[in-house]
Amino acid sequence: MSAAMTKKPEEKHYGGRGDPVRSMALLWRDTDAGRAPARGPRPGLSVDRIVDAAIELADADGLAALSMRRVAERLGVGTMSLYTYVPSKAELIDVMYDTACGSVEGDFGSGGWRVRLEAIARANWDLYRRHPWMLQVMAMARPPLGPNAIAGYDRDLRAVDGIGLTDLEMDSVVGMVSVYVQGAARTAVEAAGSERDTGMTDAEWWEAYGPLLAKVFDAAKYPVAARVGAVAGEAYQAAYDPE
Amino acid sequence: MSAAMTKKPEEKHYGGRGDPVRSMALLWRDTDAGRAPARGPRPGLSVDRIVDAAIELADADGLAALSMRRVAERLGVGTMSLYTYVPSKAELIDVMYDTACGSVEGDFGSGGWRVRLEAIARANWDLYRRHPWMLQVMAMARPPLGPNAIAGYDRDLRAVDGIGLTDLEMDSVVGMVSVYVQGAARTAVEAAGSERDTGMTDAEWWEAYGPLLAKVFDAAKYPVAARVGAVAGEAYQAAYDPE
DNA sequence: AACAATACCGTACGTCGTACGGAGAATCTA
DNA sequence: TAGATTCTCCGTACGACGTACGGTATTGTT
Repeated sequence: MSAAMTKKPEEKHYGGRGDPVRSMALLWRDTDAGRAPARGPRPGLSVDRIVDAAIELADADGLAALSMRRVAERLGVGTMSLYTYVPSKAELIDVMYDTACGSVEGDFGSGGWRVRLEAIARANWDLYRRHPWMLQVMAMARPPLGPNAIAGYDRDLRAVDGIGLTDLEMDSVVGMVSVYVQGAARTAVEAAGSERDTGMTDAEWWEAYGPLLAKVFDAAKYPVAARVGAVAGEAYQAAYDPE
Repeated sequence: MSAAMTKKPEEKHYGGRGDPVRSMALLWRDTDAGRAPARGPRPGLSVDRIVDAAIELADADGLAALSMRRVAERLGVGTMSLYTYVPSKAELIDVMYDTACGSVEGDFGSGGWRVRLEAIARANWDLYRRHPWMLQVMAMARPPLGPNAIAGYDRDLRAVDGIGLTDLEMDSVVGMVSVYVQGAARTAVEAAGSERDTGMTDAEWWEAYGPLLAKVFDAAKYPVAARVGAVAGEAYQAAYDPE
């Protein structure tokens, strides 16, 4: 009861989005600091180094395992030193997201209509495979409008530019592809995650729980589910393919 | 270093999925307990009461704000009492998920092909609106196969049964709709969440950040994004509609 | 009356994000 | 050169979290 809580309760998101104002400042490296050329000791750290370390950690162990302490440890600094560069974990995650967006390379401007869309889809797919934790960050509405996210948006739009779509339609179609790929990526990433966590392949899993399920599951009550589920389960031994 | 860690490190999911075996047991209320009619004191709690309380909390404040302590408090019991009925928070969430699935009612068997699919979509949409936290629970691959989830799967399948699709196609089309609706719901839920958190409508938000963005954003560098973004931003003052 | 099984839960441990304030380094001013 | 100023770095501490452990109270069986 000293002197915090000056702001609002500020219900925290599970997905971990930061305060828009502070995130924007960080994303565009708008740490004014323009004046006062530099008085104190030289910084030994930087936002980029922190973000890179955090991304490595999240890539390897998932967002759940990302903690300020672990990031600091990896950088060989005290935990609280991070807060000199980053206002909080939530904003750090926003910057991580934008930075990861920047790792997409190439252009999708050539080829036919269909080919371009597929190129977009595949690029996003690869992005999510490389950084599965991005799927945990809720970033569809009011995305963190960092430089890389905008560059990506522009890249995607250019791919469908000059096809004869209105601006609004262009936005829609890019959004559609994005949503769809995200769904597919989510399934795949979850499957991979389950496999890592349980140490069982999908096939082994269904094999193990088929009997257990049969014990409690009244096939007569849900004939359609039983029939289709069996067929689908059998068919999905094969790897999942986007599209 | 006493005597835990007998299992494996068991990397925890952000989305909070539980141990399949224990989740299954809970979902089907397979707490054998069949023998030993009842020796101790009468249970004053039940899995259902716990799950209901947890769902209410998650509905109101989101998954991030769901804690065992708060659930217990709401039920007027000690925190650790919950663990008599539920092995851990992760499994509790699995059961919450299945229970929420059970709140969908109605059948989609009438009307044309198109109408049925839309009914499915709209039902899922409503479900996510009522329980936004479900989007946080990763449940696409290896879903928690509880009674309600299976019933829902069966209901959806029946809606597309007898249209002339193979079993595999039926599974695919149901999955497609599901993924798509989830994407749409995610966007809408995030938007609503942002609005609640920041106290700004989407329109206000764009209005506030347009200038700030203009300061750092070089429109010349991304002409397409600038143009389309402006148009799309303007158009989206209207409410979002699924489909 | 003695015993066994069960529900309840207080305490404690290790984790987390981060507020606070102090130590020391680099630069600017006098 | 001396002092003031403005930084970086970070040790400590607080209140949350999930949950392991073991104790106590309550019920049934014998």
